[in-house]
Amino acid sequence: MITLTEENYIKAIYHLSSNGEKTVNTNAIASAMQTKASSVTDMIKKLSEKNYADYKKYQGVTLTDDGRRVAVNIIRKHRLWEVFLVEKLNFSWDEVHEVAEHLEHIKSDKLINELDAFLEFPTHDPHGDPIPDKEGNFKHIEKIVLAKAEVGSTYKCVGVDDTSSKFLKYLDSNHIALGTIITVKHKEPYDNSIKLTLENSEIVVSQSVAKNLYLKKI
Amino acid sequence: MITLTEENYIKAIYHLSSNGEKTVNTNAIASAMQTKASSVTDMIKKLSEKNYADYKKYQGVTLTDDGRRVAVNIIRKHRLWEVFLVEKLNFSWDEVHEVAEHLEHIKSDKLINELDAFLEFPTHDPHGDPIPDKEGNFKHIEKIVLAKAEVGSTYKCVGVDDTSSKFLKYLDSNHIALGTIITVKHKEPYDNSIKLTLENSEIVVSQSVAKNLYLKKI
DNA sequence: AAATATTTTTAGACTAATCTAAAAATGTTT
DNA sequence: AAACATTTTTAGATTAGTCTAAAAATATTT
Ligand SMILES: [Mn+2]
Ligand SMILES: [Mn+2]
Ligand SMILES: [Mn+2]
Ligand SMILES: [Mn+2]
Repeated sequence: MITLTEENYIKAIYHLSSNGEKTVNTNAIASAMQTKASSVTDMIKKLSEKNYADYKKYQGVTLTDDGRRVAVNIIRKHRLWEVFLVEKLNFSWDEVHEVAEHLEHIKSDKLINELDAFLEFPTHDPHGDPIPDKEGNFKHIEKIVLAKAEVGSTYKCVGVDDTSSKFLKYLDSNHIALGTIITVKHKEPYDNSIKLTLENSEIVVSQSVAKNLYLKKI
Repeated sequence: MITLTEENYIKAIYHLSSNGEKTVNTNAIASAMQTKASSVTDMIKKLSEKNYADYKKYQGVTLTDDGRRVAVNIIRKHRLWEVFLVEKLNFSWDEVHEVAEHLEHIKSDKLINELDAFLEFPTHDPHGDPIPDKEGNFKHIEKIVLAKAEVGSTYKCVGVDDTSSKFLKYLDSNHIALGTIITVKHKEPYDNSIKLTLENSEIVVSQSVAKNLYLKKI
């Protein structure tokens, strides 16, 4: 049996390791989980005993195949529920994360596979992130961050890094959504702010915005 | 903050007290919750401290208005999720209970009220039980148990007491569902079994079946 | 290569929920 | 009303997850 807390740690480790590739530090997990390093040490020992993670003292932690499997399944559930909330229950993309954080822990294969079918097998969640299929496969989306986009090129908005309500509402109020076409007009060397044009408007965004918006060249 | 476990105890007490009317014994709760009496004592002390229950040592426990409010809200969520699972995700009525047992604890008013609207404000769950509205109001359904039905009368099946998969599958295999029209033909004094006719068939059901099927005279 | 700083682990304590075993209260028989 | 039976509570442990403070290991400066 895997507990809700274990699932959350595994998911955090997965994300911090760029999909299970790199090793992750205790402090990084602690700050992601909003807990203390000592709690993390205890938990990664437990995950290691249960074979969800490989761990050598002071050397950080990596997920095992089992751990990655668990992580991808939770991410699948999280993102499918997000789609459900937006598509069927009139949630906006800045409201779904918190609720999905809980729904992702409901354990029923039938539930999640029927939900997948009911939603007609969506491939991306409301923030542009790919949804793993039943077998855990998903395509890594091709994208670059706005901060590194070329001046003069035109892009489509395909995702966000920060999924906080604050950031998503900022995008809403500036009429930036998934699918929005963006042309990069100017990059200000002084503060790395970026001037860009949307369908009908021209706006300037700060560096912190530019670091959290993903684009695809078109 | 109310914990998942507290919610489950409150719900159990509510059901055992016939919707919060009667006082409930420690042992009754223990057996309903599949736990030990000593654990129940600890929990009802806590519920009492938190003002969800009134409790005097050795005298059993009753829910406060707050406790009843919590109970009704969880029941509302449980039953709405059951409707969702049956209506939208192809669950059968014997599969929903276990999953709903978990979904009922997800805390989001928007989620449950939007779900209610999405399902078009259902008034009854897949087992015939009434669904409280946003304010916690629901009509107590008029029903009698088959065991006490009159020989010669015709009824409509409106609910079940036992919602176990075993019992519901038994009903399925005998073509008894909510809405099925039933005429009571004979009551056998020897073992209290009952002979009844359905649309196209005549069957005999045992006393334990008859005690778990609710009917409404038509 | 010492000294210093940072990161990580350990030790010990706390809370929620559970258990077993024993004690106390209540209920039922005779 | 005493004896016996049942129910309920208490006392003391256990497990999961967390915390603080101190110790140990590793990393960075000088
Ligand atoms: Mn979560
Ligand atoms: Mn998302
Ligand atoms: Mn429950
Ligand atoms: Mn039900």
